[in-house]
Amino acid sequence: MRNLLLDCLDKCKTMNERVNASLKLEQFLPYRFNQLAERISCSLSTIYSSEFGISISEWRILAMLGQQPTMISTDISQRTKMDKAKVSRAVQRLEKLGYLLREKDIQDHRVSHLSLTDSGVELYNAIVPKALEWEGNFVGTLSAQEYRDLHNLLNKLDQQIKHCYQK
Amino acid sequence: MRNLLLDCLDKCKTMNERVNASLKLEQFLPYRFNQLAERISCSLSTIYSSEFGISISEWRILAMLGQQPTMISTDISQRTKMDKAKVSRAVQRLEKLGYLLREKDIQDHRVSHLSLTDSGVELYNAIVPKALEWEGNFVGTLSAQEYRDLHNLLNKLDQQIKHCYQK
DNA sequence: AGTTAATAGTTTTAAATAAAACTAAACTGC
DNA sequence: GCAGTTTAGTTTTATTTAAAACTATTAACT
Repeated sequence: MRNLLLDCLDKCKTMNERVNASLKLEQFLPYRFNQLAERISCSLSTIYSSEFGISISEWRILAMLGQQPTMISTDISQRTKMDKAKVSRAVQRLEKLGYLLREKDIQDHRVSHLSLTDSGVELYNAIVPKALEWEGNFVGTLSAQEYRDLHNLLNKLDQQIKHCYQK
Repeated sequence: MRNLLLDCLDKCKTMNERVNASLKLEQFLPYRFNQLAERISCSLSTIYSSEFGISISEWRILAMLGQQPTMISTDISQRTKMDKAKVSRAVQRLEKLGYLLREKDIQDHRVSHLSLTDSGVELYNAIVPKALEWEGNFVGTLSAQEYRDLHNLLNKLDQQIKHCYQK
């Protein structure tokens, strides 16, 4: 045990001599955002999946069609930033489960207009309050000011990330 | 065209009658965090991968061993929240690439002590400034106060998510 | 009109991730 | 000291996800 410790301390010494730049992963923003987002997704998705049997992708499409009653796949793909293959599969599943209706456009036979069925709306109405409740609980400890700050910061960072990256 | 529009408006009307709860996906925090984190990861990972040929998992291990010169897989797994299989694979790859050294513990033959090789330290020293530069650019538009607010908010939300979820 | 290019959406293929089973070593408690 | 557990780490299997190829249809150009 003695040897191991000394060995480690020794290594630290030589290490610190060698390392010149320094970065604490736990304070590195990309890491922090990634960790937090992953935990949020994981926590929330248990509601979608275990309680309602749908995935996050499927929920997003549901949420989109809950806001805007008719959309085509391409629009959903752009708005939700999911690639078209993912949207295609999620739409197929929602249709199979009877939550979604697909109607071919009369003029342009490539596109289909998507909308929720009655049972789709029902599902949406069942999930939304749970989702909002989760969110409320999540931000529960923030003051009104902090909550506003948070959204403002996210707006700024969204803006900024666009300069670094577009897809 | 006329028909389609009328049809859509009609659908909206019946829709709004049916939908009672309301949620804007773009303002929903879980969605916002997910989107932002994904874009951050994607933007930054181009540095790791295209410039240095390593993945995000591999970078995390590198970053850990850059801070703390000797660790075992289990500790890395806990600190980075990656599961042990993922750590195992990333460690194997880093070793193969010559960035990492694995030494069996003399007392306990199950564990290996991991550390960076010289070329691992070199790689770390090459990546860190780029990563910090990226982060600096990312938060560039924030004031010092906003930057502090951001970290404080993330601290609070980290705290809060622990109540909703643990893994 | 006819060839080429573009678009919507699906399917196939390949790569990454997560889950579960597994190996080997080390404790635990008679 | 040896059956039963736990722990560290790897490997196998199954699921997801991302990338690329593909089909069908429409638009664009000459």
